[in-house]
Amino acid sequence: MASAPRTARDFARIELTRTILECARGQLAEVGPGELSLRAVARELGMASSAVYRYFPSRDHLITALLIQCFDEMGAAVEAADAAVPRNRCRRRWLAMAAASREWAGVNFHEYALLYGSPVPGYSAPADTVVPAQRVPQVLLSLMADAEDAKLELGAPRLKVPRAVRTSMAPISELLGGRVGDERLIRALLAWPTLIGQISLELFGHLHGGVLDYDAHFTHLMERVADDLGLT
Amino acid sequence: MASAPRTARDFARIELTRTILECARGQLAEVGPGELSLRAVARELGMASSAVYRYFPSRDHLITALLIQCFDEMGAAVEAADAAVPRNRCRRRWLAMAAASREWAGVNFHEYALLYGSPVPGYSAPADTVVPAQRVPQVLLSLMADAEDAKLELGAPRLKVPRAVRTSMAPISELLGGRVGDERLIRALLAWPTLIGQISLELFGHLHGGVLDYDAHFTHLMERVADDLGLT
DNA sequence: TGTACATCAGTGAACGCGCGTTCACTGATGTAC
DNA sequence: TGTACATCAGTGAACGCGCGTTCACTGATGTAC
Repeated sequence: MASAPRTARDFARIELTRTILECARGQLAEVGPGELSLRAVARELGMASSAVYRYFPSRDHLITALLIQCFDEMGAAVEAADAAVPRNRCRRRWLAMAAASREWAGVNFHEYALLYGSPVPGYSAPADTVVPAQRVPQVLLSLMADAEDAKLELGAPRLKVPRAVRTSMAPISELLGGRVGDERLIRALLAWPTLIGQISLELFGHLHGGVLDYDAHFTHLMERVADDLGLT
Repeated sequence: MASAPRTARDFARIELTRTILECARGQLAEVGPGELSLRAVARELGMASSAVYRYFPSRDHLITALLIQCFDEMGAAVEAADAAVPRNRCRRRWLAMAAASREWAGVNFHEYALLYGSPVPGYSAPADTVVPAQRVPQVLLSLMADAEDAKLELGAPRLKVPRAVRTSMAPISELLGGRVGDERLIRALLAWPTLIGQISLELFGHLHGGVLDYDAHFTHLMERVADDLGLT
């Protein structure tokens, strides 16, 4: 955000920047991230395509803004679902955040593809996207920290976490201030791809013909994961 | 496959069809599936772009052929890894097929994106791709059937598989001739998105900065899944 | 409060590119007598 | 075995489209005196 909008110009600039972003976002309702076009946005807004360059210096900057917005939006949706459940009901919180993730992805198909699908051709995400991207997994991690504090029991593992794996996930462990034990942490890092993988398989058509009732199937899988996470 | 190549023309046609496909496949080494271009293939082969239409009636048909080829190639790689382990060593078979999946995906990035990433814009896969697409998951299912035959113990589940979920996965159950119990089957259907999700998260950059040693992390996660699958 | 100058939003034309697909055509390969 | 005709591979030009980005420009908005 720039400094406070004092003049009408500043105000208009902020407003139009938002409008352009909204319009680009609207295009994602119809077209994948790779097909997103500056000219189409300008066309829909009734302005010259060159005018967009006053607001975004290139298509890549527009995509970056979209990425951030979508990560934030999905993050907010998942955080809200999590927050709607009492803090000590960890199992229900997990089920809620999983369902909210899938829900958001289903409603915002291309946006989900932008976030978790194949990378956009010719585009490489800058560092600005890192923090918003962490919001959804952060919900899971916070939940696991609460489960740790509540001393929820994890099933005794057959395997200990080897040293190499522990040091490998040190950045995440530190993010949590070391409050979550390795055993619980590795379980979270297992649940995360299960959730995203299941959503992707479903949305990208890989369950077609194999699974009939997507809702029931997803819900049950997440219950299983809840068990594996030691959530009660 | 058409009937046996009797004339030189037939022979040349089969040969060139293969060459075009190979060349398109070669493009995937540099460019994502969405950017795949008929003209670029023709250019690289030194022929007029219109000539390609003698072999593939449209770009979509080319993509379909690529999809099938890639599914088959990945399927073959995973089957080979599985077959290289003694049949009764189910745990090692799972670890081998998981590693082979990730290996293939890492070496064939864009191909993996074609198979398991976002759908190609404007393209919708025809029924021909269904059977090749089943090869990889089929390896997992066969392995589970063997585990069932060997009466490998599954940890006692907290939850039974509800009726709705059982009937929902009936097509898969029937595919196995009902040889695999619900409890084991749902575990397989949980392992599958975990595997694909983990590969996607890693390749599409979502573990960046969080996990340091991708190899060690992946291997350990798959060991955990092996435990959950009741494989010893 | 009014004027002179600087800043900036938006225009419209243009550059240079690539794409999928069609079509009339030529020349080589195959087939039937 | 040789000839007449049919089939088909491959060409090159064209159609119609869309894209990202640049640039000289106009006119409106803001600022300093």
